[in-house]
Amino acid sequence: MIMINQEYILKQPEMVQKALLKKGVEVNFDGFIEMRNKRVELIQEIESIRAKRNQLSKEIGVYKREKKDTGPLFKEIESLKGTITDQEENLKEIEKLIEKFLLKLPNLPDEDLLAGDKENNQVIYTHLTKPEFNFKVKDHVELATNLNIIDYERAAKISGKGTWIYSSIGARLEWALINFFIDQHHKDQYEFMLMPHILNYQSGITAGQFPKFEDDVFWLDGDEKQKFLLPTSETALINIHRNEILDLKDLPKKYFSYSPCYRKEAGSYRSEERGMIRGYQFNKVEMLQYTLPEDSDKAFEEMLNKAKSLMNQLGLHYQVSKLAAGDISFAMSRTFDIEVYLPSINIYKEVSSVSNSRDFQARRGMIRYRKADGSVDYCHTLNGSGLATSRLVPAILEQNQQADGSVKIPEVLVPYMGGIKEIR
RNA sequence: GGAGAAAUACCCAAGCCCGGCUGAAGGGAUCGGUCUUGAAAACCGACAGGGCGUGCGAGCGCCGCGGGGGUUCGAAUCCCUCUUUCUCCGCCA
Repeated sequence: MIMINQEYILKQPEMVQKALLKKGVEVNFDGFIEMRNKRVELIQEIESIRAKRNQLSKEIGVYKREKKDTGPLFKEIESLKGTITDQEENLKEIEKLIEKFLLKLPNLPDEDLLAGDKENNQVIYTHLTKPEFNFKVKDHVELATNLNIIDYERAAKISGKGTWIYSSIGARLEWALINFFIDQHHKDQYEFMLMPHILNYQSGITAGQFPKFEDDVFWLDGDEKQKFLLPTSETALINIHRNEILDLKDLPKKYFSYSPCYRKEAGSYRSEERGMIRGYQFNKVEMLQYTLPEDSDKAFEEMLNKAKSLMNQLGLHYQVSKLAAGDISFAMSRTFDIEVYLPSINIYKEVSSVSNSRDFQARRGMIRYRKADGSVDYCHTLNGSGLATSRLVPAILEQNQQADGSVKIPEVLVPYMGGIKEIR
């Protein structure tokens, strides 16, 4: 299990260092290179001894069959025993260290990205203009509470902070969004997958969540980190083809899934994250593709356009941001966010992240494909929310609110709402 | 949750009791060929992958019979452990 291509580090360490610096990560490869060299040294020593031992063992077999004296052979083999076990221990130790180091290195950002964090994100597209209101706008918490469609208080009683109940029409609205998205993805020939919500540790490694973000998920099984609740269905979808070699003709694989997303999101509440903006559990429909390396840029555009199309159909004002290298998550090379406008706070909030991990996750999960010439190579993997429904409800409530506190349902959702056009 | 059984290559499946000539029989699928006007059938041939090390290279070496560990000069074969699957029982939407 490896992560960023070790070849890069060995052959162009400065390039890798520079790229990681754009993500704000400073690394020194001296120790790594030293370990790599030591590793090769040990392998060569161990393998030559093993070759000798294998050969002698084979001869013992032959001697026994021919009833010859095996004494001298045993004497010779005896001398090999001690050193080999010691060196095997050392090799195992060093390989563990190498892996530990590599697993903590984030993916390299694409070259065209700006360095730096959030402040360097660029808005590259805007859909519609800020909605104007000739009355004082209410925030989604007030709207939803007055309309009796979201119940925060009872959720706190039943579960705790950071949760809510979609009640009645609210549940219907949330579900309408999910169903609308599902139908749209079907139309585009994506395969619908309902994944387990309880995942094992390796799944988190492949996705790139672990080891770095182990504390951001909910663990089951008490103290030992064995099983966790998925923080997004990407984590499950990316593992479907772990340790597999896919047929060329099967690529690209296009999946989508719906799942609740469970996140610890350690940190304090800010006023802009009130209500359903950030909770321990939210709903999301997720798209995920496995592609040929040469096709991943095309797939990225496709998924971004799909996410935009969903937003367009909902008629919401939003923008698309090209994220700066430092704002991109650990496992990704490139991410564009779709951010929906929330009038109450005059802020754009992410409802979709479309990302290309290139071969980063594929390397962690040994997700490969067989080329026409019979050789194997790593796939590229991409994911994108399509979309995060729990953040769309606030946006719909706020952007579509009317003077009397009622809310218009986006037209495309009306059929999914049993004909309801307005919540009042 | 309890009791048993199993995991071998793309698929099926032998080998495991009795460790060494098993880098793993046999069949199917697949690919190439012969035959045929073409196809099918029949026949012939190929078909153990993947990782790692080394070499310009042909190649050579190491590890691979679910994962990990152990015993042994030597393990698919013996021991331990984990995972998964199946059967039966219990519980249950």
